Amino acid sequence: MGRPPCCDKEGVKKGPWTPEEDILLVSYIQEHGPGNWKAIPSKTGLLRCSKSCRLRWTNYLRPGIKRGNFTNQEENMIIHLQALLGNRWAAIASYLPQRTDNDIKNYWNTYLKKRLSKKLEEEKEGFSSISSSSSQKKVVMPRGQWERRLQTDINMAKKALTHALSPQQNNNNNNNNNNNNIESLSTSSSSSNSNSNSCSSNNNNISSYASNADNIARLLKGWMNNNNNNNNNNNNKGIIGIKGSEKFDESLLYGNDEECLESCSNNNNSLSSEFSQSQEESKPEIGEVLMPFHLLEKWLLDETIM
DNA sequence: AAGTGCGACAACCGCGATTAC
DNA sequence: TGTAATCGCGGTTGTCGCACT
Repeated sequence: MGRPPCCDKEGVKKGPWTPEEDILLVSYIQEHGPGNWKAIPSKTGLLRCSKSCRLRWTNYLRPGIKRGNFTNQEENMIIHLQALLGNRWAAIASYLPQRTDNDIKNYWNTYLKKRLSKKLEEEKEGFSSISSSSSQKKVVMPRGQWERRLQTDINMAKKALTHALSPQQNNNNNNNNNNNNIESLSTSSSSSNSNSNSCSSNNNNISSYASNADNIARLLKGWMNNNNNNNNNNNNKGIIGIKGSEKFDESLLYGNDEECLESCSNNNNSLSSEFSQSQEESKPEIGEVLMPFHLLEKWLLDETIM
């Protein structure tokens, strides 16, 4: 028995969304909140399938999305996380709450991946030229060894973070952080918790909102303010634009080691769960020497990209 | 000015996971 | 408990705009 299509092929509009369609969708979500996507086409009169509506909302219309150029910091985070998590864009996006998984995926596929490949090529060329010249100071490994080291280092990175985020290091702050999650990530809140502080710098960049989403954002502005008061009751539904229950804390990646570990242990287990899956592939062994996070960061940044 | 190539990004498709009944 | 409906994710495609020839 084949899987039925998510929507009728006939009578369903495809292609770019018009501003009118956007307004219809946003108006409905303003009133009813996101969710129940199946009902949206019939309720709104949109000739779109439910999937298309959901995608349009999550990738483009929902408030809190930052558009435009990626900052160096964001870029580095993506590189870090991609190295550690692979192409799990939704998981990566959960640590860049103003970016959508689609956005990150596109950026990776169209820019970062090529840049990394180029860098790799340069390193290989550098090796071949350097190896022919004994006067160079830099010690370069043979090709196979370099690749093996790369794989080893990635595994070490996984293990180090798995260790850092292991359940025994978690304390009882999870609930508090969960409650603060949505608030700290909202565009207008001025919460005093550490998570909101870590996000505040990003919030300054929301002005880069682009194109007709500006208009939609204005429509939503008042609604957002109303909803901010209700967020605690909405748990993790992501109404103001943070999907799922996953959490963001830049100190995970940019703080010093102690801050990082502290932060990791205070977080909910979103990252832990990510790495627990990786852990299955390469479980750390007892007594193994673990690499400090700043060394991983240095390696990833110094030797992969720049 | 027209044609071509390429980058950026919105949107679609198919599959697996989850939820509802 | 089984099945269908729905949702979410990742890979891929299509389209647009810009730069270059």
